[in-house]
Amino acid sequence: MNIKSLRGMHDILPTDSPSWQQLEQRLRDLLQAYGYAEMRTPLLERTDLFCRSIGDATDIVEKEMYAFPDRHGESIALRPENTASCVRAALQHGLMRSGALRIWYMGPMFRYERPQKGRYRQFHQVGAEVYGVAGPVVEVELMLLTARLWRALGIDHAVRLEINTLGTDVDRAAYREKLVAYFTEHQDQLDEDSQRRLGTNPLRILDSKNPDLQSLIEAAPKLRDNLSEESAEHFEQLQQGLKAAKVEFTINPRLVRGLDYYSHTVFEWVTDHLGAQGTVCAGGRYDGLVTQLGGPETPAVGWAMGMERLLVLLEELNGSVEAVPTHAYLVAMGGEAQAAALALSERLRDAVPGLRLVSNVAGGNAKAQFKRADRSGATVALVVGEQELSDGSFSVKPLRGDGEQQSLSFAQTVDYLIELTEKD
RNA sequence: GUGGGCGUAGCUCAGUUGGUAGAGUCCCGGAUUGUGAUUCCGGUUGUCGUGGGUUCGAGCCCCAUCGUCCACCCCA
Repeated sequence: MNIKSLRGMHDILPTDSPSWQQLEQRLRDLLQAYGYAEMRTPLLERTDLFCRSIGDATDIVEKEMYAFPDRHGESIALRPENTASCVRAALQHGLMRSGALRIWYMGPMFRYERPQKGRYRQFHQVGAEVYGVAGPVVEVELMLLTARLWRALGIDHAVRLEINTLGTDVDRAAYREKLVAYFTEHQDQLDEDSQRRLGTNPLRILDSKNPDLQSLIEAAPKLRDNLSEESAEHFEQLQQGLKAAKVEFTINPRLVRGLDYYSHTVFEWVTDHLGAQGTVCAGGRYDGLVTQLGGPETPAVGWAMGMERLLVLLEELNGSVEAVPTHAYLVAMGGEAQAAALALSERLRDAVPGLRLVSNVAGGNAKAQFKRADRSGATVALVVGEQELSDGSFSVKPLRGDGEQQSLSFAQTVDYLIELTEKD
């Protein structure tokens, strides 16, 4: 085998897909239940879309984007996230002209990073966004939705909600200046990473994991003390809303999101089960993004979830998901029966809605065919041979548990299979 | 981009101070010509990640490289 998949890009194999499909189905059902509609945008966009939205100076744009010139020399990029594309699409098609817009998306994203567990170069995110609604109520709704998801998945005991506020752009700019002044004054105590952040994203210094910096960070000016009245009020109302909705949360003053477009509320659902990749879901308000992309003043808020991280967590806590079992496997003995097998299978599928029936197509003797029937996970084997063909019957053999093989007419077999499929 | 662990059969892994590669599982066939999962018998598993070096001789030692995992960075 010479050709292998690219670094950090993984195949989702048949044995993996049941977990994915189950998670995807639950997400679709849940988002639909809250009135969110699916948006599917192209994987490729103009590179400029991401530079203008995520921020030129962020690592995502600077070092992690799959960007390259197309055949006409225009710079295009594989999407590193989906929020910018959704805003672009909503603007392009005039979707923001009709009040509140609730949308969700799900699909692959691409970032050229060093792979780790729960972090891949092609990875999958699901996200929800609401455009046109200011105020904290819709933020509470988005968090309630995710809280319901954790319960539906049975992992609510393993994740916790952290919230913070970044204030308005003006608040943040003023605070940023104070912070830069403070850390510049103590520059000699900063490590190399934080020295660099001082120029690029000083708020991130607050999030540093370096233990030597903790006391310095502890004593730094707090954003909470630098909020405008409006921002403080917004954050207060959010907390009241969460309490009223009985959503548990903690305030994490160090929680600052890496993307430039956030303002006011930011939040993360974190877990202790994924090592360094502890953030399973993260989001916040980004009221400035729509205008930044050339649209009218429009409030916006949303979250994104890493599907691979969620699946690792689910696997660890709940075990793996088994494939949906096949109901029946058709065993065809002899050339004549083999020739008739597909037509018989079609008649059964016509007569039994929802029937999962696997036909033996690879020939083989009885031993081999029954072995395949067993491996397929089928509940019963339907046997067709010379005898059955001549009188239009099936020999029906249960493969799980007790039960004798019996000879049934076509109509009886249909009834038998209907009963079997209705047990799902 | 930085630092570290690990790469042997499809999968899980063993392989002694350097002497030319094994087990379990899986798959295929038979015992049982129309009956699986159990049992017994037989059979195929391979660029020892890749390339170079040292050596009479390298899965084992050295160098490089790729992949993977962990941490940093960043983020979902």
